[in-house]
Amino acid sequence: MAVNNELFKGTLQTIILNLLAEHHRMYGYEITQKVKAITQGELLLKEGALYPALHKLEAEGLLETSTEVVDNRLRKYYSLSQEGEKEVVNKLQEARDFIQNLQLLLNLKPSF
Amino acid sequence: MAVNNELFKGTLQTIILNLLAEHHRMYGYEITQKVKAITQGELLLKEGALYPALHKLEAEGLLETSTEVVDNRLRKYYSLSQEGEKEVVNKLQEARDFIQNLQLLLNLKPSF
DNA sequence: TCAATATACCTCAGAATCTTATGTATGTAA
DNA sequence: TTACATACATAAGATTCTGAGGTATATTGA
Repeated sequence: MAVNNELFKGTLQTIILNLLAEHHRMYGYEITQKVKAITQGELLLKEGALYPALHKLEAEGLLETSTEVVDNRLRKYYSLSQEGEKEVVNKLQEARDFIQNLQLLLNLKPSF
Repeated sequence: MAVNNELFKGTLQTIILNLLAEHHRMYGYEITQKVKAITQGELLLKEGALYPALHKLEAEGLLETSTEVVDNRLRKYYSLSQEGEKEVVNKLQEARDFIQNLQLLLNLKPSF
C-alpha cells in the first residue's frame, strides 16, 4: 500500500468510506489517484489492496455500485449505501480515538 | 492487539521502541501494563503480539536483553541498542508523517 | 509506427501482523 | 482452594497488504 509504510495497514476501509462520503461517487482508479494526490505521492494505494477492499465493503452492504462505459472503457462507480453512511461516522470516530491514543503512546502531543 | 481496533496494526514496533526510549529498561509484562495505562484501557496489547515483536526487534539488533529473577519470577528486561536508538528516531518521524497523511485523508484537520 | 504510458478492471501466491488459545510457573487474596 | 495477577512463551488461524500477473483500450512521444 505505501511507499515505505506498514503503518497504514487497517486504515484502508476508513479511507475509502471517507472519500466516498466526500465525493459521493467514485470509481476504483479514481480513488487511487485521489489518495496519491492528497498525500503528495507518499501513499500509493495498490490495486491488489484496493479492489478486494471495495468488494468486501460491497459484500458487507456498505457500498453500492453502478457500472458505466466511458470512452470505451469500463468504470465501476461506488457510493455509500444507507448503512455505509452510518458506518463512516463510526469509523471516523474510531480513527480520531486511534490517532489520539497513538499520539499519547508516542509522545507526539501534550495531553490536551 | 486492540479492544476493537484494527487500526493499530503495524504500529506496535514503533510503540515498543518509543516506550523503551522513554523508560530505558522495561520487561514485557510491564510494557503491556504501561500501554493499558496510557490509553486508559482502550488498547490492550496482547501477549501473542508483544512477545514475537520483542523477539523480532532483538533479532534485528534493535533491542538488547538481560534476564533477572525478581520475587522468584523471571523477568526479561529489554533496552534499546545503539542501533535501536537511531531507529526510534526514524520510526517516530514515519509515525508523524503517517498521522499527518491520515488526517488529510480523513479530513480530521485543516491543512496546516 | 510502435513502444511506452495512462486508464480501468481483476485475481492470487506469499509475506507480515495480529487474535485466540494454550502452556508453564509463582504469588496473593478471597 | 479457587481465582486472579504476575511473567514468560508458542502456534494455528484470520486478516490485510505487497508484488506479480492478466485483460483491454487510448494516447503520446520518439
